[in-house]
Amino acid sequence: MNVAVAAGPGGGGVLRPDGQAARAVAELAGAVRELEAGRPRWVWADTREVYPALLASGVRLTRCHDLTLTEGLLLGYEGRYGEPHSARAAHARLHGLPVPEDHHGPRARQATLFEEEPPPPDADLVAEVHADQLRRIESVEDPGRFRLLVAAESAGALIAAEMGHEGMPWREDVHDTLLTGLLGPRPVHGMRPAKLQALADQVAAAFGTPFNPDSPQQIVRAFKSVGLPVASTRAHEIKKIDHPGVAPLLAYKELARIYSFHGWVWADQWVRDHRFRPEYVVGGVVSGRWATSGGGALQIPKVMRKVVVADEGWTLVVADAAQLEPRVLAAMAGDGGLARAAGQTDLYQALAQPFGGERDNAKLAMLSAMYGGTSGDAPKLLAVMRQRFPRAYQFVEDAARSGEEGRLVRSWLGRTCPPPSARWRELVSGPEGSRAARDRGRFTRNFVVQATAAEWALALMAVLRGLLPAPARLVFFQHDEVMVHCPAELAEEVVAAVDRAAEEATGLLFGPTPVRFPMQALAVRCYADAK
DNA sequence: TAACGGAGCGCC
DNA sequence: AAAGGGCGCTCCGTTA
Repeated sequence: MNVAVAAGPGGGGVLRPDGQAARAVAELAGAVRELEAGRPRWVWADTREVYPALLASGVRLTRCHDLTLTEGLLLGYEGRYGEPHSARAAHARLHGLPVPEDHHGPRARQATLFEEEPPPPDADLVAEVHADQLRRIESVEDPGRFRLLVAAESAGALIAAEMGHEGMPWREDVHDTLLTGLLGPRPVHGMRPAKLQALADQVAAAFGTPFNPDSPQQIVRAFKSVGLPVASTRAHEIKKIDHPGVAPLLAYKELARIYSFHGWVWADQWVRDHRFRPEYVVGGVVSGRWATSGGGALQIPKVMRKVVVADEGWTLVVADAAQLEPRVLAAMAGDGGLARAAGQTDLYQALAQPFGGERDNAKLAMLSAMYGGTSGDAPKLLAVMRQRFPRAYQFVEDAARSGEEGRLVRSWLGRTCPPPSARWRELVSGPEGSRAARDRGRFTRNFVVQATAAEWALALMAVLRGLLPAPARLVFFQHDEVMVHCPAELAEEVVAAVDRAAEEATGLLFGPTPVRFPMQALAVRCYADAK
């Protein structure tokens, strides 16, 4: 059973169950809660516009179909990546009407200040676009997989909203102590923290002239002035230079990053009531990985993990998928030898034997195959891979070839990479053409693996969400890692749920396969204790 | 003054 | 000879 939903102003809305007329309700949350008992699939234009208000009213839903995300997936599949994919845009295309631009991004947001907001989609529009999407899904090469993709992406939208609602535990006091220890007390506006200033002074003294260590250009000039020209100011380059200014400069760069990225100002904006609430963007990365549009949740430095502490009497279950991408490749390529190795807990160790018994060599070979790496020993190791694991090798080679030739590649479930730009087509027939072709080949080579890994992770989360015992909550997700916040006495049950979810996700995507996808799940009081 | 690209580096 | 994929975020310094 599907129920089309449109949220109206003032907490009201319109509901349209399959085969029935739309009906307006004064209090949407209450009406939705009632219907949820029948476990319908909620169909709406955009989860971000409807679900947060429902969550705020205490309503949680099992499943949905997000028209905007689905439209993006379908357009991508149809080779029309990047066209407007809101429900309104989809509706307009259906009727040959002018297609409204998606409004996101700072420029578009500003424009809407002066233009009239488009009216919210109505339930009839929602139902019509949904029907059209279901038709289009039936015409892709493997509708069953694509349906799974749409379900997983939509579940991701629910989860992202729920995680935003719940927030990740974040101890402001521990954060402040950490910052003060590293940087000195919080400075008054416009000043550098004491320890940062002291390092800047040491750098100036070492070079004999003050300069702004935040400026790469000025760093280059400073090294030049002491007779030590540098090609770049990257840490690993600077590290090699023998000069008294190097140590304080590197220390400055490290601390300055913490100060500006995850310092007090950041906390003022993103942390409230002991919770860090970032804004996740489902499918924000072309490969289907999530992105964030604020808070930088996916780039929290490891030193900050000690700030993430479970509430009193609660625990954090932190689980990450081990060696996810090579396992995904093994499952997709149907490479018997690689799949057998991927049946082991340590895939790289299981692979070591053909690579001279060196686990590191096996790892480098796999990474080079998936990333298109060619430096150092990679060519030699790739030759071994080609011989011993021909199907896996051929799988990524085919993806690379498709990219080089300007064709599209797809993930296991059907997420499609963007087509090459007009600029690329120009470049590729010019003098620098081989370089452009190789770059795109590396992109598509990686896409098929990374995008399928993202699908596995999404499926894992969707299954896990359904298995979690109340009041356990997913509170963080980062590519191949999930975090659950739960009462301490539920920890064991949650760890078991993670294992089961990994198994079910594997079955959903790949069916029977010898490849295992082990999750390392640990119950900890503090995130920093998980690694 | 705002916008933008580049540099650099955090995460996977 | 060397050649790694994907992001977000902040700073700088230039340009519009």
